[in-house]
Amino acid sequence: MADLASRITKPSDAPAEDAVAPAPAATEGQGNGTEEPADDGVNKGLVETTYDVEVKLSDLQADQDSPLYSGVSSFEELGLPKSINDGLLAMNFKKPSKIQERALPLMISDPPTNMIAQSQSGTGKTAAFVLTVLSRVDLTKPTQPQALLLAPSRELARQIQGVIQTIGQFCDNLIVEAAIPGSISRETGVQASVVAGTPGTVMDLIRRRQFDVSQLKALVIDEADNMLDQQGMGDQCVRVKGMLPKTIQTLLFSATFPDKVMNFARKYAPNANEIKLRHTELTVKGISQMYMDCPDESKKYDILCKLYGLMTIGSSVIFVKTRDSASEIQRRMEADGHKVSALHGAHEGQNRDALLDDFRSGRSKVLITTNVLARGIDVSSVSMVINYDIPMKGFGDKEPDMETYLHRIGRTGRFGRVGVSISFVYDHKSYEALSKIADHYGLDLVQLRPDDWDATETKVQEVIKSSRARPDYAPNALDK
DNA sequence: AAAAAAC
Repeated sequence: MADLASRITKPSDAPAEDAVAPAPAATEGQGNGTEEPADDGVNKGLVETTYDVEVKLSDLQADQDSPLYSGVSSFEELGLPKSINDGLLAMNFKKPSKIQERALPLMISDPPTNMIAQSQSGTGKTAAFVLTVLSRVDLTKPTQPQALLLAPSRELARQIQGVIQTIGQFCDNLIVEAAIPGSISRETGVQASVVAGTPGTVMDLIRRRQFDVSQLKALVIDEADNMLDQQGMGDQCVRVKGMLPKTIQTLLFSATFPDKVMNFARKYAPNANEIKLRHTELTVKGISQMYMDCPDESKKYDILCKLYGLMTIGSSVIFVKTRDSASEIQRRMEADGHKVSALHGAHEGQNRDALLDDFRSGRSKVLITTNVLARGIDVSSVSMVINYDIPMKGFGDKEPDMETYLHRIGRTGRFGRVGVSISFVYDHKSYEALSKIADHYGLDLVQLRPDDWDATETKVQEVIKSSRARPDYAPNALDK
């Protein structure tokens, strides 16, 4: 077994309590019950992250003396309509997150300016673009489409639709529709001012003239690096944009923007303001990242079952490579007496909706899935993410998929909560892939050993049992 | 050799 990269800590190199993630930075002194994070390398309670924000202004808004540049410290300063502020209060959003402080003034100001924004998972990107969209909509034309939001999966499009409806719940006559397969009436077409959808369906609706795009003022691409990069969807996003008004305000959001995609993003959203975080700040500090050293592939399943008790303390997402293995693991686990569900693209849309709704509400607590849920899905109760298969990119499984790793583990640790990720490694290839990921992000991963179950339980429980929401950010209003 | 996304 060759070069296990130095970033992965071997038991001989370090004590069992080795660092999980960089020690969290000091809090801003809210004094409202926020626990001081423990200093033993394991995240407990809440984690306050210090952000290193880089802002590059568009030529159109290049006045650095402008208050737009320095950001706001409260939602009130944005001067949004009362109905929107009431929606924020109802969601328990009391104070803007970092990305919201800096991006919102730039996005809602006139003339509308494009934006490319990169911010960690669970830091409030969705609310940032939702507020912008709501600020642009003329509610006196409730069925005239004015804003379009695109996402890479059915689930994410529905989730965004839900957030818009929740924040906009006091906006009279606000109609939001999801443009996903089966959701728009063939008779009437789109009858909403705000549309959240997936690229294929949106394009289809426009071609059938069931979606009047002539009055669209804002286009949001969520998970933009994924949307613009991939052959299929990148193509579709370009074609959709080609059918929209030329002056549309384009907002691109993601937790990751690899360089080559960033170059394309700048063409897609020209003259954009750019906000991004430094490379080393990319991983979410509240997530204790671990790896399970499995003796061989066949043992992975048994180890997974052993983890079931820990998985159900909160909620857990298990990521596997293929639809078939997701279903197969579900079948076996159920036969072994565990309650789990499996969600992937082979299932009917309605079935997928029901499965995710059950998971959100806590009716189901363990969800086995593919990369379909790697990005964007926000379920606040998720305290554990398992990479049953390490994410790889390309056909030959040659390279680890850095971005997907980050997005997957970002399903936990949302809004300042803590969470655990456990990546399964079992052979040279999987070791090496995870090592590269650890190197790339500068991670210190904690090793878990199947033959020392007590230590595993202790390490995982310590984190999960202390997970709870920050008081000043929104707990997810979509979760029941 | 995969996932996703349209009819």
